[in-house]
Amino acid sequence: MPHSLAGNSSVISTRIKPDSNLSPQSTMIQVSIVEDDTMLRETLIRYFAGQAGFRCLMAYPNAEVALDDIPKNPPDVVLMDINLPGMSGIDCVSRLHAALPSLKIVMLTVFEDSEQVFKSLSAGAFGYLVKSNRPTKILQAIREVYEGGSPMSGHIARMVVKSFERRAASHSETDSLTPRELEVLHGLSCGQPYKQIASELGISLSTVRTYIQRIYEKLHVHSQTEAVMKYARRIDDRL
Amino acid sequence: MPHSLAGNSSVISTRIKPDSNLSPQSTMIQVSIVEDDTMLRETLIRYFAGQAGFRCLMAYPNAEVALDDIPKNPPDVVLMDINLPGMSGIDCVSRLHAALPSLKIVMLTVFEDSEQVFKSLSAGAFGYLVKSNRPTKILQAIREVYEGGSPMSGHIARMVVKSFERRAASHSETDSLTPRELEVLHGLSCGQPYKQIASELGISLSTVRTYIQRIYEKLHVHSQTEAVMKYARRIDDRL
DNA sequence: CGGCCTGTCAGCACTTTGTCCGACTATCGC
DNA sequence: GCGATAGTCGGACAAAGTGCTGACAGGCCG
Repeated sequence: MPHSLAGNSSVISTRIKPDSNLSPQSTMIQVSIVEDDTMLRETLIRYFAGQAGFRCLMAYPNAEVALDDIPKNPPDVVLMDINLPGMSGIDCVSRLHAALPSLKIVMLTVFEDSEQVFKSLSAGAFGYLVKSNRPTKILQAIREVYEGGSPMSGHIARMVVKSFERRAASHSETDSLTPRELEVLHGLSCGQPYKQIASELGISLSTVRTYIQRIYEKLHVHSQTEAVMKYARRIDDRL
Repeated sequence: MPHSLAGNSSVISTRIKPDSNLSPQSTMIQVSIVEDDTMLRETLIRYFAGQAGFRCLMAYPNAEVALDDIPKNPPDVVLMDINLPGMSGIDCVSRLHAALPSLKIVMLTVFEDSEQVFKSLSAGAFGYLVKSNRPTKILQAIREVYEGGSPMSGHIARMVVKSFERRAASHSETDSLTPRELEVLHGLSCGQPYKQIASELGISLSTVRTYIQRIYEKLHVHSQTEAVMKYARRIDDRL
């Protein structure tokens, strides 16, 4: 057996190989697991033990201990379950990401629910796998995220890509604006008052007002907020 | 040689195998290529010819002919170059997607420029590969998009995922708002004036103003537009 | 050449917002 | 019960934005 339970009372995480010194690990990808299902957790641990190039650093049964210990023992990649007792995997990602922004976290879950997917990615996860993926897929995904990619299961990637699509819709309206009008609208979207927009564009307040009036006509709106909301859908593109 | 140039004067596209009847193609993935580099185009055609399970349906040297012919001969998957003479690959995707929303288009380009990536996905592309990928990767990607996925080269996927991250930032601010304040903010984001929000929530104008004042404090902003822009980042999450 | 579009500017009347006061009620936790 | 928080309301004044109308120069196109 390649692992043993640590007798530590506060951290009830599994310590795999009692920290053999950092000799041949530079070439290995260190992986930590956060998974409440003991069965699956043990299976993963065993699985990694048999894989060259990978090393299972730690395995945690819940978000709380992971949150406490991962900053002390940062792995290269974290495999994170979403449905955990107590704090959810998503909140855990959120906090881990705040503490270690470059930590590569891959979600590993049974659900393909879009809500979860987007929340996970927003929280700072770099990848998202469904558990139905074959073990070899998981290894491949870990290598991929380690090398700067973002592994996602097929449908997940499609959902993510689809979420970009909608923004094309408001094209028809905003692209009838002239460059100058767009500049003004951009200023508005940054919360700048007319005066500031005028000075930044080197034109008079009156001119700004004229543009805004025309923008409202073209966009069929009657207030800054409405115009800016339409515009917001477009500017997201490059963020 | 598995292909021959069609002598057609208007459509200068390459027709591969003069339309042998649709006998064994149900199991095959039909691929069309839009690529101006003759060398690469021919290489791809030859490559597909040698692959079981794939069939190169058509190959077009520019966006215009592709736009004209693809609706008549829709393949399962389109491989689209971005840098084309005349109309760009992105515009081509945009129009193709409008005409055939379910058409699976994969961008194939040398650039990893984020602008291009997001524009492509917004236009309706389902995948995005860089040309440095090995040919076998391309085949795999075609199969992936055909099966409902969204193949992306490593760094591309990471960029896409990263684009979701920012939204986490405004969380901390908007979630300090009370339910009632959120309702008011939502009204604002729809472009409703104070008066209307008041009547819809069944409260007085004064109350609406009080809420808005508090919202501004909590969000550290000083105008509707700024508040609504912060809010916009949040509501996007679930779209 | 004569429109049409874009970019520029201005004034007036009116509405909407933003900011600063203060106040009352209800609920919840210590 | 006291303090904090959320929800409710009102007044007053200043600042900003909106609607409407008119004007002029330059460029592009039929």
